[in-house]
Amino acid sequence: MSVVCRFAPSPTGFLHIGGARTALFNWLFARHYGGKFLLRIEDTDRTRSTPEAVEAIFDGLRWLELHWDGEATFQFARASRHAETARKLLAEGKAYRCYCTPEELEAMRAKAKAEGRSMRYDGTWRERDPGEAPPGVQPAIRIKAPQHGVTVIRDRVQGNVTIANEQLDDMVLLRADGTPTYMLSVVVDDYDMGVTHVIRGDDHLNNAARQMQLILALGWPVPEYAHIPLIHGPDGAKLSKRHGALGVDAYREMGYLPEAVRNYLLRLGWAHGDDEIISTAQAIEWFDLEGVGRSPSRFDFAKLANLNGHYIRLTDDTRLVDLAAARLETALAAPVDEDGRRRLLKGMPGLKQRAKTLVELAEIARFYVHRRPIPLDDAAIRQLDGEGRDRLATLLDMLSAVGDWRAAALETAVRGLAESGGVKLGQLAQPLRAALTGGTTSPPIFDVVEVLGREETLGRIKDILNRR
RNA sequence: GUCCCCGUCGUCUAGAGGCCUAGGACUCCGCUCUUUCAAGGCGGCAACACGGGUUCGAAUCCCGUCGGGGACGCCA
Repeated sequence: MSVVCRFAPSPTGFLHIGGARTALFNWLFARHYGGKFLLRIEDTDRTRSTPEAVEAIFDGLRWLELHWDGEATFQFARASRHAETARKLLAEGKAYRCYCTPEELEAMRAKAKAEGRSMRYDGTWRERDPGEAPPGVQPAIRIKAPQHGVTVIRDRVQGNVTIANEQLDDMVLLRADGTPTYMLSVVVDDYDMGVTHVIRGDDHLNNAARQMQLILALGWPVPEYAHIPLIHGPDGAKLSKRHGALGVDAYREMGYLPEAVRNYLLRLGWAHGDDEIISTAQAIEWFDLEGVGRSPSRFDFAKLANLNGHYIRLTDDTRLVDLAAARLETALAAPVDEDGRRRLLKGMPGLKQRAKTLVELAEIARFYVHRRPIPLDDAAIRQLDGEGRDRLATLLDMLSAVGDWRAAALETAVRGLAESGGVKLGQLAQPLRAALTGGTTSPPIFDVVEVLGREETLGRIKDILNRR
């Protein structure tokens, strides 16, 4: 059987990290089985849906490289098809018109709460003669759901979940204004799109039972369900704006690589033995619903950062240069010129193993592209007081005479100078580092000297010596 | 409140009755490498929620308790 999955977000905000994981699992599952991964925008709530949110979802998915097959489906555009389905059920006697007013429903809800029951529509109009309908009231259409027995959800992650039909009421299919509800739309769209596997957050587990009743009433095949646990915040509660339920764009902003985010999200709630670093190709090969756990997991930035550092180290230097340069141009409010890019590329091997995010990468790479004179931080200034400055002067003389401007030769020369002067290498290296990078930490200093080149190196040293 | 789900180191997890003196990863702490900071290598701290069963034997099965989460809309 061929597999058809779908990711169906509602465009009421950004694509948050939980949604991203749901999309990832669907995508992985579809790719693993050589099936389709469809995207459906559930925009039936006209007051809350925005075009910006739709774009944010597209952008987020594209950034994560979770490409969907075909064109995205917009649910609202299919409203007439949904309504038609509801009327079909009405004609078959599997649904009925309900003339209750919002006030009556509110009273029903209050009563149920007072009696300690869960709120369920009491079926007032289920058997009542439509002739008794109050004049001028537009009816909603409700499904005539089974009142006894149980509905069993066969779930690939949760196992068999049994819900007593008494727990479920006659849900509204079509609102009084003729618009379809979510329950109806989802069922009809999944059927029309040929969805075989519904993989979504387990906050929909209860809905699955209701949707099954609808599907059964329609005589359609029930898809395979897989309700995956939600991602929680550090406090254990459902991820919300309160604790940084950020859009995936925020993760991009913070300097995470899409492959790192994918790897991290994959390991949240899914495992393949002790494997931690899993390439996307490997993930496609290994992924299946059996490996999905049933308990909710908490989001941990430290582990994401660790993974991100790993992927940065694996990333091709030229791609890293592009990424870092873009951030530097913003930070320095100036374009990174040819010289700057050349230095970034040459220095990247030393840079990339020192950064956990692209933000850090840009920060530590900054000195390579900053124009003279470069800014000094406090620790660097301390290195360049008195003694340090004197040593720098000695270094300038010696370096001016070096012919072979390569790290190894440079190091030999400086080591020789240290030895003859009776000082430790660090006593020369640190002032030099301060002068060249403006700070006290950097990639190996002789690599820095080589990358900067003779002219720039000597220039930066002179800048320090000439400070008043 | 009602219904549903969950409960292994701080976090993510391995574990499908003996292989568990419970493994890996992140974090943290040492040591090592070293011109700085990293990365790397080595080592350490740290968990089966609790109580009953079942069994020769339970982290694994059953029941209960406690704890956590989710769902209860003419929202999606």
